[in-house]
Amino acid sequence: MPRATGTPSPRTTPDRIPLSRERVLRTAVVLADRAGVGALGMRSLARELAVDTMSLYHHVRDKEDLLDGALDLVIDEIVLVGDRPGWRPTLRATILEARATLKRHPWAKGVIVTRTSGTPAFLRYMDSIVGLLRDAGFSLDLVHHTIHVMGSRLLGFSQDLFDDPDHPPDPRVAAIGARQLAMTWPRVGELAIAVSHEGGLGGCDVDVEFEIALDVILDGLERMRAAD
Amino acid sequence: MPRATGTPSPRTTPDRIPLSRERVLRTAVVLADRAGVGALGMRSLARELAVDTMSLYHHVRDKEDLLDGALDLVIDEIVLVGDRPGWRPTLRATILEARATLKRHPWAKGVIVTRTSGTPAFLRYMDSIVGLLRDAGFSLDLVHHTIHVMGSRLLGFSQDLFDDPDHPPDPRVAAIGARQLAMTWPRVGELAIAVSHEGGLGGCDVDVEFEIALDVILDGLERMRAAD
DNA sequence: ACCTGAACACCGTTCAAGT
DNA sequence: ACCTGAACACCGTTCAAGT
Repeated sequence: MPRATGTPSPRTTPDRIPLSRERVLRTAVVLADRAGVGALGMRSLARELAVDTMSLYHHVRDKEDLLDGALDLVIDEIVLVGDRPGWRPTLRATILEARATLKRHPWAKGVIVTRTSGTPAFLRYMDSIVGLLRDAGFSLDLVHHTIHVMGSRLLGFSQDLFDDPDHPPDPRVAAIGARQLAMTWPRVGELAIAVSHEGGLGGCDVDVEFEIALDVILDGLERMRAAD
Repeated sequence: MPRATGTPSPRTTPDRIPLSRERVLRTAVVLADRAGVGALGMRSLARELAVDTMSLYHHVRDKEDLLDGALDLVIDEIVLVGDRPGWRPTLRATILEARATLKRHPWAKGVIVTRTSGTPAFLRYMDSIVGLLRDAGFSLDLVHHTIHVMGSRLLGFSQDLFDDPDHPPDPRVAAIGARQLAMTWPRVGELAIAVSHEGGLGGCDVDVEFEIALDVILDGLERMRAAD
């Protein structure tokens, strides 16, 4: 016995929030946050929402659209800073804001690198950055170079080679691995031993390294701007 | 009627090269080069080799091992340059060598960003780079920073945001898209129009941009070295 | 002892039968 | 007209039956 819309059934069934694209995407983010992007399947997402798998396709074109939409929600979380004096502190703070946001959603980096076109929130983000630089006197040409020099660092992450950002290795296994490495590859091994805390470098703090690299690049931008 | 090993059948069946890990991995590279990493499945690879799917598991632990091995062959193709005067020209030429190699195997970038541990050829490559910098007087600390500043650029590619490196867009559609973009996002749109050739910037040559960014970063390294 | 085909447990998505 | 369950066409991999 179906009822008119807007009149929820008073029976034992709990009030069902109607499915919507917004609810589908928000739940996708929550699911990926909790269990990783590998757990974000159409079937598992539907189970999470307690709906039929096929009902999802009413709000989402396909899996790609689902990932685009979930990622867009994450990028939309980045709060734009606007109260800093000068382009350099503003850009630096914005990028660290983006980094903090992506840290809350560790799966997002991996999704970003598979996307081929910008989502609305990403375009909004880029528009504010381009505007910031243009207002500071950067030429179009220089803004273009800036985007290529920065690359993924604009969104707060660097594409490091062969590391698992979600699961930092146990320092003790890292130290053992570094010593084994040194047997075959003495020079990279020496470095690994140093970085794994035994050599006095005090381990590798990726956040510190990110900021160091960011400042090196910001230095470069300032010089490019002066020479432009 | 099986024959002794080494005595190929003289019948209609063509001489079968016996399956080996090497042959499996080399064929995987060829298949991915031709049809993309999406076409590199256990079943399709077996078909390419004209063997049973399950026979592959005799030479490869699983799919991850297959990807690791195929990628290792690619990285092993990078020829190390050793005849340049000074660390900066040597590093620059090595990185551009790596870029040329990855360009011959467009799928490799996408595989690299999913790997979590270094393959043998990658360690050999890194060992030569660490050695180059150490021999030039870089401290361990500075080499460590260098690796983080460089990131994926060490292997000749930058992680740009939202672009499809394999399929550069048609300039004409790009120009139309840029103009549509400018309606909603004026500042990023202005840049897109300029980059899509209409504004006089002459399009976007990713190879040129890569070298510009590389030189900016190499400048930064030289300054870090001077200050160290 | 070794190889291999069928089968398992998943995917994303189509499609037509059902209400 | 709308929803949805079964089914399709794929995966990577296990496992036991076969030679």
